[in-house]
Amino acid sequence: MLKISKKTDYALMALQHIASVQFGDTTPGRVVNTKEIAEEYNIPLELLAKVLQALSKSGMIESHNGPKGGYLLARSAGKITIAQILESIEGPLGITDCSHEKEGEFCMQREHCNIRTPLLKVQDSIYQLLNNMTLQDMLGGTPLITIQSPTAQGVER
Amino acid sequence: MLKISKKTDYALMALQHIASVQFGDTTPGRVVNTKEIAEEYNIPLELLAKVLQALSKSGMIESHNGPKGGYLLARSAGKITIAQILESIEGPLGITDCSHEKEGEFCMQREHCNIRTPLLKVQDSIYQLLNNMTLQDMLGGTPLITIQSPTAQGVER
DNA sequence: TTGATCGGAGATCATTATAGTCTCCGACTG
DNA sequence: CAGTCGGAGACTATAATGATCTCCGATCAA
Repeated sequence: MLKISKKTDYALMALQHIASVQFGDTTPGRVVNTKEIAEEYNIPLELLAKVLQALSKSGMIESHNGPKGGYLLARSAGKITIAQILESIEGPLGITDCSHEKEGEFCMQREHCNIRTPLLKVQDSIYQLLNNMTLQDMLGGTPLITIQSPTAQGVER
Repeated sequence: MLKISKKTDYALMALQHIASVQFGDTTPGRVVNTKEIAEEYNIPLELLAKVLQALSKSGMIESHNGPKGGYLLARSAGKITIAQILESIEGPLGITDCSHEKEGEFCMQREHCNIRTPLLKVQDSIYQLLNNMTLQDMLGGTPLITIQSPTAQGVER
């Protein structure tokens, strides 16, 4: 069902938190440590630690060791896209197994596969979608959204 | 990494096959049985059987029992969207756990969750993407996909 | 300089989702 | 009425995920 992992959820929450602290009015520029985020959002501390380490490795946030250490955004929230966050945690986006097939790898269906090309197009569209939305877009409070129920929506167009 | 399941892959291949047989030039209107598809695309027979049964249950294809039995599209390929196929196999589309939360279910982060609304927005965009592409689009060659960015376009329409 | 506080990293375990298999049933056609 | 088809359930194996534990090195401040 195209679900993103809990780890990615945590990454998004953490980054949102870090960004709002960093650019907020109260304590701008403050570093945020793992424990603070874990407690605020009820995230298992050590799991969140791994997530933040991954984000740090991918250059999205900067880490500072020692007492009073923690994390800072490495670049502005507007330059961190959802796609980048997702890929930092889960690896390259691919809706199908053959999306990133290396030479020598073949799926059993490849020979007569009739859906590869259209699926890659779908994937590309999803990627563009995620790459056009940034962390900045997630900051601005509560956007009013009408949630569309997939089942409630008809077929006719 | 937002991957769709093998079963969904199989569903797409099977439907594509059924559709092209049904609307093809050689034997239009012919029913297609499970074995034929399984052999053509190297899909485990019994797994494919389950997939086709699911598609049948959801009213996407019609089944015909007995010798010379098999499957037929229940409606035109243009009225079968990728989203519908996906949901027939994997259940309601939801990129996050809380997408279809029932009363009484709560995630540990819900209380202070800061990403729920934007994520639902992303989900809605992906849904629209998948619901705007039909089986028909997968038949010809190059499907026309309208890319909708959540930030650029928003949900309100 | 030393101890408490922080992140970095690896191994490990439990749980769940997925992929695939096996068996039996009932419907239909010729 | 026999062989061919789909329908349905239980079942197993494997992989992905979520979570935990342990130890390490860096840093800062008393």
